[in-house]
Amino acid sequence: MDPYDSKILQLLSQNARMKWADLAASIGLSAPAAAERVSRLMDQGVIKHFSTIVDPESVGCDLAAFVAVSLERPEHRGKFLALIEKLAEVQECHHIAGDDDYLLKVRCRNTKDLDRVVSHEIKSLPGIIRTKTTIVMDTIKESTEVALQSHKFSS
Amino acid sequence: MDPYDSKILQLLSQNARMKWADLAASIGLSAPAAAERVSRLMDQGVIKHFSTIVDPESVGCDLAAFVAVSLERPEHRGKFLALIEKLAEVQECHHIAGDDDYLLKVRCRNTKDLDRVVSHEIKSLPGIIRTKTTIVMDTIKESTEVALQSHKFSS
DNA sequence: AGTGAAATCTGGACGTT
DNA sequence: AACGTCCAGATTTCACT
Repeated sequence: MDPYDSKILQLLSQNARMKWADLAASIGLSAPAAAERVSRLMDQGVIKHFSTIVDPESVGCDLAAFVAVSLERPEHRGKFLALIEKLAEVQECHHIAGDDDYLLKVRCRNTKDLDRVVSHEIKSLPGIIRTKTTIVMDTIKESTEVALQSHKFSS
Repeated sequence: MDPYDSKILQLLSQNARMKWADLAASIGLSAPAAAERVSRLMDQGVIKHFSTIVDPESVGCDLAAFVAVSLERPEHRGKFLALIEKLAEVQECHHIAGDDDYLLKVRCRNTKDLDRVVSHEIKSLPGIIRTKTTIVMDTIKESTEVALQSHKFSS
């Protein structure tokens, strides 16, 4: 990957509202050149969007949990995925290899709220064989940054 | 929570580079008032930072995995957490309840790269009893947005 | 705490190297 | 492909409500 683009992604990951002039100065380019690279990265889909990272506990989301879900048959997938997409408490959903089918990351107010999401919302669907919930006691690291390699890859 | 702040967090989560004027117009406030609320939310720590969400596959991070880690004794924690903090491939580290101690979310280039991170970097530490790696085959949802409740919470 | 206007600064367009 | 200039528009400050 272009070293300029790599640096741009790194700096913008840390501060998405950085001024083009500051970004440009940090990488040794002029502001228009830096801005053009950013819009190109957006067009290419390398930059998905700019987001604001909110402290969950400051807004009453005190509980995090991982929920492994096993589905009975593929025909139940559609409804399941539609529900997952709808639920704001489900931050992530990954299709995984191994004993279970999906691994969800859930953030909600408290254990009662988690019970509502898991037992009432998710388990109410047909085809859910089982769920295994793992409570997060403390989050030590939570980054949105992607490890950028110095070596080449497809551009 | 203040309904203005709630709306601000929601809108900025979707687009952190939104102009204050546009943000203000969307919530029915003037630009200076909106900007002041944002800086107050930053001072309070409600907004942790503004981040750019990069498509992992576009930058050669094709593999995601969850790694559960069991530590032998508390005295090995310090070195383990220092390593976790250092490794860019480890995006998240949660202290969890249950059979294992920590759950890591890892993003890296390929299975060989995952082997380097898990087998060489992490397992080389003293006190690691075992690791259980779960490969992610597909990521269906991955959001940084926090579910904001309409009801009150501490401010 | 929010508004509106003024001064300042930023960002996108264009022409040049 | 990057730079520098120019102008429209956004941000910030300030006085006022």
